[in-house]
Amino acid sequence: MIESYLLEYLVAYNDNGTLSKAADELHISQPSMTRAMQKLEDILDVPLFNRGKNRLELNEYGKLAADYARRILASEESMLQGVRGFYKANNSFRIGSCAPGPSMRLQPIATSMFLDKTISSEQNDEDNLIRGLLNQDYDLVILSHVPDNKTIICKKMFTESLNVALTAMHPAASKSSVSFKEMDGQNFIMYAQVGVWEKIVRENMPHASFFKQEDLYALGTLAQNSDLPSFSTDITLAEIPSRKNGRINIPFKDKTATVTFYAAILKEKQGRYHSLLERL
Amino acid sequence: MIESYLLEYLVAYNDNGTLSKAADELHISQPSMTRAMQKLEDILDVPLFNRGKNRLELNEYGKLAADYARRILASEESMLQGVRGFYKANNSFRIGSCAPGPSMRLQPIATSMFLDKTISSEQNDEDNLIRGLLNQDYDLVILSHVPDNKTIICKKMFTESLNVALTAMHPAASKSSVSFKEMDGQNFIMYAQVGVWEKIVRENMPHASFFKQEDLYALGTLAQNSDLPSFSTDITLAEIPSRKNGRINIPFKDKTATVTFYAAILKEKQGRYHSLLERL
DNA sequence: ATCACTTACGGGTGACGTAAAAATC
DNA sequence: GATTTTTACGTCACCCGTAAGTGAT
Repeated sequence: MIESYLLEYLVAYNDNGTLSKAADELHISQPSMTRAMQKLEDILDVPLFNRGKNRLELNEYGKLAADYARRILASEESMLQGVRGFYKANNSFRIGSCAPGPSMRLQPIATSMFLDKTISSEQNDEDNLIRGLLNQDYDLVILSHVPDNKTIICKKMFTESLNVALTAMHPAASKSSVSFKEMDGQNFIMYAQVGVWEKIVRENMPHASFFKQEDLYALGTLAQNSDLPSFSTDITLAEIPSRKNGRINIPFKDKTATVTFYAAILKEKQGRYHSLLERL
Repeated sequence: MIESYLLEYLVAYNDNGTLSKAADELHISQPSMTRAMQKLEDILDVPLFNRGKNRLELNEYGKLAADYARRILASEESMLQGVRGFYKANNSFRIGSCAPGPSMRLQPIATSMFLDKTISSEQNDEDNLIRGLLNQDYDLVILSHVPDNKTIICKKMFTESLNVALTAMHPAASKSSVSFKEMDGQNFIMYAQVGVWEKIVRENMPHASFFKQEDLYALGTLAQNSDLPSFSTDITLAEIPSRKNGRINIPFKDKTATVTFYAAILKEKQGRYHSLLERL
């Protein structure tokens, strides 16, 4: 029996050329490498190296062994991924979304329908979402368009409409609606993880500046201590009323300020997730 | 990284059904099995078993893991065989022979011609010799016939002739030659490892009995303390004069008492062993 | 002088076996 | 009572890192 760490060390040596460099890569000491290579030769009962006084190189048997080792380690890696992946696929429901709003709506529904599963949700750009869905990294993704792929089926969910969130000080605070055009050129506070919305506001207000905040708490504090306009949507206001931060939320009247979201799953999983799609 | 012994234990458990039986097979204690299986679950971060109070069985993930494990262990085994085999193929010259005489002649020649290699020689029956040659388990085999295979080439070596070895007491001791027919029905002492000769004497003297001795020393002692006839050949007498044991060696006159031996190698190795074949 | 490999030595992790407990058949 | 799994505990193997030595660049 050859323990895996010996194979790992052999491959590292082959990749790095010297024991020292391999030891560095593996975060172990150099003598450990020496010992491991000697042990490997001992187990195989075949000399793997041409040895000079302070020089070491793989001979033909060593190179052959390193090739075998690389393949075996790859098999181990595929075991890890295979078993973990199979487990996750059966015990979690992974949602990927192109915006925060839809996942806020979907997550509680999924939780109530898959009581035995772990529901996870993350944001990603739409290309990665589609790749991830095909790749079985996601069970369901939420997109702002219908992808052109026959192995994917889509269900229209709902629309989400953008507001600008203003303090009473702002000149537009009394309006019942605003347009991108009239808000263009101003400085906005913006949450960093808004998904598709970022592209929409940047395209529609090319002269505006956006101060992106990674941290939601920092965003709230900033919103309460400045008069800079920020954003909200009909969904975020409904789901998290505290997000108002005492501001006045005025809808954009432009058509491009309303996005339609689609839930997409693999066609092969249509049966399994049929009842979920019905509830959207 | 999953160390190989964990995979080995998992496969043993899967094969044996209980931890106790697997532990027996592996010659380890039962608690070691418990720990190893727990560790494996810990590393994979996936439950592999359905656990009852004193009952354990693999779940679907465990079965998948065991399948992976079996394949990985097979890869390791093939690494061991592959590397060792490659080394042996380059550093040894393995002779297989259907009788002891020809290898006595061949071994010193091979030793002198392949000074850098280990010369090994073993006896086997002719079917296994041919299989072993094709299988690269032998570099050269000595047969009593020319095999019908285009990937094998043959060179005629020499003949070996059978004698009966008698004490002066024996009625035939004064003859210059004997026939199988006149010796048939007697009791012979015979060395166990005579290869093709056993079949020859049994076929030609169907009514004789043969007392086979595995140990050469025991054979010699027996020969010196009994009057039972035994065997020798022109080659054994020439190579090991002490084998005479003070007996009178009389050739069989039958044609079937002389065997022609052929050295056979793989055609693809013709170039490498050309000069050796020339010297036979 | 730096780098590369090896040997020597002491330390700590962890795999092991024994023993015992709990539960099932 | 026999079998199976698990936990507890002390032991020991062995893998590791540090230190020191040799030889080459």
